[in-house]
Amino acid sequence: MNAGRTARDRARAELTQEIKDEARRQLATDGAQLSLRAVARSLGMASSAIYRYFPSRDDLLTALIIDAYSSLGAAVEASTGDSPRAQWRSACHAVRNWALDHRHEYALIYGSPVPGYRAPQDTVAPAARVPLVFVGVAGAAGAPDSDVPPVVHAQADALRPALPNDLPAGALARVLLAWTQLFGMISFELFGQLVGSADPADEFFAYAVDQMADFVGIAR
Amino acid sequence: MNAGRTARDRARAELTQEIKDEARRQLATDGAQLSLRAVARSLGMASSAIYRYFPSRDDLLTALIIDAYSSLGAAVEASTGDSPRAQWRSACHAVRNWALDHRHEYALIYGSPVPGYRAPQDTVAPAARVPLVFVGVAGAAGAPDSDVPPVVHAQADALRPALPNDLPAGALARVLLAWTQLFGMISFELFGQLVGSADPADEFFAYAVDQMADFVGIAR
DNA sequence: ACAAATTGGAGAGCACTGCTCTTGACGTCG
DNA sequence: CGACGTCAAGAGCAGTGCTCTCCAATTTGT
Repeated sequence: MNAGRTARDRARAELTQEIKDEARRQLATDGAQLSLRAVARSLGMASSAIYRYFPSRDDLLTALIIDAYSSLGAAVEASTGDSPRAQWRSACHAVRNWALDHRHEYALIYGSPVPGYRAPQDTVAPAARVPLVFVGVAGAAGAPDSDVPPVVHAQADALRPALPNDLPAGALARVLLAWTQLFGMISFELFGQLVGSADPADEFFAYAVDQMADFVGIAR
Repeated sequence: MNAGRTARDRARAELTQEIKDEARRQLATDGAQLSLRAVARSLGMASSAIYRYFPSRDDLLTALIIDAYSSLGAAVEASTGDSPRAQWRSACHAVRNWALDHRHEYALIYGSPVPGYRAPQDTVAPAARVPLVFVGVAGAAGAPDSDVPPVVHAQADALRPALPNDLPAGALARVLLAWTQLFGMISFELFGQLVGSADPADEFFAYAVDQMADFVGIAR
């Protein structure tokens, strides 16, 4: 990878990375609004120079989004457990911990799409990594089938070619449900919707994870 | 209410409303970024005049947020059904339909907090209306208790004084879970996270609503 | 009814934003 | 070595939130 041939290429790659790093840093401190000029200022360069590396602010955002998906995906894929049930728990907590450690990046990928919103195709593959882990765990656990409406069944069938296993439609639907549930809970916690109810949420989260494991049918 | 004594008072109330209406309109068309100047321009007044009515952009946003919570709360409270199960379904679909009809307002209240994020106390009461409806339905359905970890049990007990009934801790925890689930699914649908999987989501949503009703223990 | 006090609106201005264009310097390659 | 491609910088445009001052209108107190 470091065989970027010319010195110019290497410098370019490095600066691109530095811009992203600084942008991430500002995202973490100053919140959601990311200013190209502030990034440039902090890097000691003219604001116009940034545009040599990212054609627009949205492109920088998109790059950060893809990186965030990858980072989260890697964290979840790295989670392990002795049993399928333990794997399930581990993966769920990996998502939450990553979210708590990268609040603003989480908001970036799972929050409301801030700008004019366009989901470039480059984001869907990295975005799919996390749910695929859950599909994998459910498959390894032998999650059972269950009744689903015909339309949902058809959607599950259409989805199957992209999956790492042959999860039955009923199980797949429940995994997808659990995934939206997981996301909903983490978002509520991060965005402050459940202050005053289940707050702190650690225990409630663990409880919910177990409930979802039961719901999907991952043996205890 | 229209006894705003002086003509000035009435004019002020009207203009305040007009500003919010125009802001909502721009929110619906131009997306998330709301420009005070654009609102003023569209209303034919100087941008500085807006500040007589809302001290800052964030205050306008907050007003819109409160209105959105109220609008959603009213819509859900107005939903009806013959049986508890039908009420449950009706309430869930009321949330989704409102969200689909007011995408940007939904993003405003349930999306990532865009600015420096401050949740003024005025927002929590209207925000609680929707989950309270679900608690009410679960109570009317006689949702059964279930095992929950001690910490969660304690949180449920602490929450009970604010509730319209004496839902047991196990049922309350499951209702809260279903609420985060509902929110997660609607957000995924609106924010485009499940394009390519369960899309269109109508059937999947109905399926999920039923699953959650079973989970909470609302008789079929 | 008249003067005093309060209020709403307009305009200029500050500091900031994303983005474009031009200019000049540097590195790379034929 | 010369030509080309690349990069950084600066100025500038249009837009933003917000503040301040000034003036007209309305409400209020006497």
